[in-house]
Amino acid sequence: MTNALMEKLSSAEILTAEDRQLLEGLSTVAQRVPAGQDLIVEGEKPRHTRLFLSGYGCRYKGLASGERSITSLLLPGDFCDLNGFVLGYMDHTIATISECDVAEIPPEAMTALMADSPRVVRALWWATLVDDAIWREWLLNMGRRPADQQLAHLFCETLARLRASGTVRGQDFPFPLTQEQLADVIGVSTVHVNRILQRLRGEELVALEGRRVIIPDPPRLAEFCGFDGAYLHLSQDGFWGRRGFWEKEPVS
Amino acid sequence: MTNALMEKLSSAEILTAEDRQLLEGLSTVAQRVPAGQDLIVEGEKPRHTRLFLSGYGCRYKGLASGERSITSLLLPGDFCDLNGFVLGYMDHTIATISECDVAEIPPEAMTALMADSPRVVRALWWATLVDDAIWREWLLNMGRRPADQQLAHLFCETLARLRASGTVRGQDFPFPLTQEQLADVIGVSTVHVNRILQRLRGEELVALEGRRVIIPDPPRLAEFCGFDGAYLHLSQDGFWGRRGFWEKEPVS
DNA sequence: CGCTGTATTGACCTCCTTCAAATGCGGTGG
DNA sequence: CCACCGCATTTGAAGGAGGTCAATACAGCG
Repeated sequence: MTNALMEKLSSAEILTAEDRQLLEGLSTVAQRVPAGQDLIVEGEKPRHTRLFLSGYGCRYKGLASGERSITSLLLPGDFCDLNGFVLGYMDHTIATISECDVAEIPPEAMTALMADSPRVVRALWWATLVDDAIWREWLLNMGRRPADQQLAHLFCETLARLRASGTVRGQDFPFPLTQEQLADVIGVSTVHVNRILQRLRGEELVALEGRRVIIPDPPRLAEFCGFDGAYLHLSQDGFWGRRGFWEKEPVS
Repeated sequence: MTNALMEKLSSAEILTAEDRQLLEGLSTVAQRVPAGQDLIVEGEKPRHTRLFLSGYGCRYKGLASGERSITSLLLPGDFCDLNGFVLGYMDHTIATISECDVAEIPPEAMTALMADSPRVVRALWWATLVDDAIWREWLLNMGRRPADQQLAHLFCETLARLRASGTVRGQDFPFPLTQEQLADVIGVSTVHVNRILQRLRGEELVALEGRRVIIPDPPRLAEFCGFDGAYLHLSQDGFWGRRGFWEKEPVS
């Protein structure tokens, strides 16, 4: 059940059988969490590291005015707060969007794991660096792209990530966010998300129906929004995706 | 000359004399870099870790259209890419804004350093987690705050960070960004930055003159933009700044 | 079969952008 | 010390992207 993690990390490092076994151990304490649950909320002290095995989660922060901002999507194979226990308290909330399988890993297990294999350490560092890269890309998105390209970019990125984790193979994938949540991701109003979604569908760039995203022609969508998956660092040389990203099958 | 780093890390961990000495060792290879230089550009392979000792730097990403987005400000005591050498290539550029003193630290030195003291390891993790927290706050900023509050928030944050590193004590501080760069930080047009700056000055909230920011009444500014420094994790309990942030002197 | 949450629509408003020109200012060379 | 240059700041007018409010339609579900 930690397949997603393995797939993802295989972009970073060649892991030995022992490494894989170490990582397998992490998912033993996994539990199923219903949709729409806060896993840990702003202000609490982070206790352990979490690993998403299935489903969609997110990080979010709120404003006094009641407005919210979703700052990450958490997909299968994603850790949250690898070393979060170093901090005294959470500055944001982590929640499930859909039903999820989530493993909770105590700090000791993490340190033990990392003590055992330098390759695993590198792979985990790599994972956090990719998360950082995603944040930077989101910042670029919100700052400098119009809302339609922003949405398109989010869909491209999500597909790329889901593929990298082996969760999805084709050009369409489950996408449980409501339009309101989508609005909280890209920083616009719900109404506007709705209108843009219609336009994107009209132009046959993307369709969001029945909690699924369908991308008829991925290269065209990538072109439309200027998506270049390079920042996801999905292979050792770091340039996979510079060209021909969409042509390739996910790493197997 | 690594004072800023020490100050900053003292929020995270009590460092022994030996720890401090280890960290001191980092700044031996420091060099002075003129303003407006790219230190490492998008696409290159990161070679080493960098530590800013003085001056202002930034990370930025560009769009094909020529638009840019500044995704971080780098201040004295900030590392860039602690473990960046794990990645195959840079997905963004790092540059100086003002003249800077920057230390370049080879990967071996970093690993050696971290092997020598678990407290240093924790402290460095802490620093990267704070950087992440800043990214999240910026995302919230761009997504959900109007441009005037965004600017105000940036000034509050910068003052807080400069204070935490012991670089600044009072309520005004050097701020070498041009209005164009400021626009690239908050994701609006230069013209709009200009008009908002005038308004903020008119209301005596902040003034930006002669490459300095002056905040006549910090609590009022913080109130105006909803700044709560808690996400900067500036003390062990993590709640320093929830109330009375501005009253306290920087940690000494 | 009604309830609740999500999606959709229309009208109006405003924040912010774009373009283009003008002003100011810190150097630098004469 | 002055004239000049390049860069940053400032201003105006007009347009557009996206916001707000409020009503309506729709869908899943007990």
